[in-house]
Amino acid sequence: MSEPTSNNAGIAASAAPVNFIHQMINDDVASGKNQGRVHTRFPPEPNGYLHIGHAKSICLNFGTALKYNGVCNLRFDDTNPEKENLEYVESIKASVQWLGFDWQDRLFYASDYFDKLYECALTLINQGKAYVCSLTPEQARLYRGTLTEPGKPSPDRERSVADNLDLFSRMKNGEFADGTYTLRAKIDMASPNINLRDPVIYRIRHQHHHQTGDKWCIYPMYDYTHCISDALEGITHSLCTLEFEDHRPLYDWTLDQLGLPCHPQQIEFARLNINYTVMSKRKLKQLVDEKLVNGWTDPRMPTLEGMRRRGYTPAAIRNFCEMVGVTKSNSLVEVGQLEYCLREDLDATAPRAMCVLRPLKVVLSNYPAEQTDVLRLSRHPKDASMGEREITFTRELYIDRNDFEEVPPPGFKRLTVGGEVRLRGAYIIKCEQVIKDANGVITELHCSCDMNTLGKNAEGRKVKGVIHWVPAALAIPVEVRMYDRLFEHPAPDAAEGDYRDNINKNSLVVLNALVEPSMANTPAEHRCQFEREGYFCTDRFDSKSGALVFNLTIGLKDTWAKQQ
RNA sequence: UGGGGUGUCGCCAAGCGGUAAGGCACAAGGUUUUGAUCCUUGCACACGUUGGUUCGAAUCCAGCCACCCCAGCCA
Repeated sequence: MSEPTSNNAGIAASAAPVNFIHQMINDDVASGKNQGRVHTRFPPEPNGYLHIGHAKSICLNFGTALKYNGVCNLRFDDTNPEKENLEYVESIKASVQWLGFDWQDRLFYASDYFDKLYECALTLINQGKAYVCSLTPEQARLYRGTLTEPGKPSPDRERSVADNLDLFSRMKNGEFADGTYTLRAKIDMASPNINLRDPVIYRIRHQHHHQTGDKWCIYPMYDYTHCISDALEGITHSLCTLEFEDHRPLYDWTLDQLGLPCHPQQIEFARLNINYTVMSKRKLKQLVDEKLVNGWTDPRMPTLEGMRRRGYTPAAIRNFCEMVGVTKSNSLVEVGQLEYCLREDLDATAPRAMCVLRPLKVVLSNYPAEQTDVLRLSRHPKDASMGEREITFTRELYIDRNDFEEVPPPGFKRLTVGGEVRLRGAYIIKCEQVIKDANGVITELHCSCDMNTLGKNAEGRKVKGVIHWVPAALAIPVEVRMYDRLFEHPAPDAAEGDYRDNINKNSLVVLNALVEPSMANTPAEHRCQFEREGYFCTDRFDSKSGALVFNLTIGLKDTWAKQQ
């Protein structure tokens, strides 16, 4: 099921209580600031795939624009060519789109502004607010001071404007090797805020850039670039995460020196953290590089591409982001909340089918071999518009091994020797005989079928258990990939030892299952519920007709398992 | 021992001086041909802590404590 490319307008405006950012924007709109205009941006660096944490930022930025009738840009913060590439650019675009947001014609790159950024640097130099520094990284660190001691001025701090201009242009022209010079903003080496101790704003990097090729060998730094990019795009509210709070004075300083006509307001919010997973790009990349998962799109990854492949819906992710809210307090959200949102959406939208994960043969001794019943079962218990599917009932069937116990635990409602159970949508059967092989392994069950119970409960008799089944000769063999959480520890980052030591060895178990015949032509990326088991999605890349592959998206709530 | 932040139920999170919203989780019932869904009910005399201001404080003030971020030529 490929997602309808819904545009922003298709996403309902938030019903959640206004968060602190929206309160600030409400005030701005009320006071006529920016003429009431609201313009945001989502600014990823293309150095990896987007993850669920980015979804929070995407929903916030695009959602805010939506709420205030404004617009939101997609801008790649591509100032460090060393870590970036086109694969990441493409993946990010696809993920934002998949989530349901539309940047229309507003796709930008910070690298679009390299010329303008260079001019601004010249302006700073001419104002005596920037200088070319020859300190090595090690020396610069020493000169910077510490958290409790002020820094010392670089020997180059008072270099003349003319010399600075000359040196900077030669940096640009490629006369110097990487690391020999930097351009620094001249602010305050004694500032208690270390970001203001003459931060580097340009460095030399003889590096090919995925957008600008080999045009540049000097690249601007984030702090210098971001505020100017925001201003050039007419951004009104620049939303970023908490770790940039200390950078805000630099953001403002830069724009103040330059006197640009637009001065966006930076507002910081807390990152999203979810338990039982890791969220840092460094670690996700490590999982990929060390082949601990099967690439960025592995269904166990918290990347949006991984979640998509797993079967998550964009709506579930959006609802989740709205549900957890936006604040400034660091939090660790339980995965259960994400899973709730997933089930909530899938329960309403996923058509039902039957799939036997661990097949156990059942022969109905009294059901005539030549007889069949063509049954019509609804695709959804509450949504008749989804229609019905056909399934043929036969003498030989398969049920799940977990639905039979020779020695049932108390409260067991499934099939037992001499016990009765309802076959979903069909008859009530009773187990008469258990067949085992030489090793004592159960190979087959012989049951009797109450022929008077199709579609009704005979003589007011009700059986407590209902189990699913597939017809033996007609069922379709499929591969089912059962996924579980990637980490066993609720906080892999905080756990003792390396986070990789907490990887769940059973996070992927492959099963050879049998699905009902109506699923024969299931297309890739189709979501459904296998009744009594969970929600599944045909693998976007590996599922082919004739060789279907289903990924477990999330199991149904299982209160029985919890009781055990 | 510098600077910037944050602390309300197990987890998120409203609250913005007038006497603690909501969701998730959990528990107990009910419905059910999915042990699912759905429905009902319960679940903070208490807001990190200690003082203060006030008729009244989670909300204002002060001190203290805890946790997070910052010393990349990363973002």
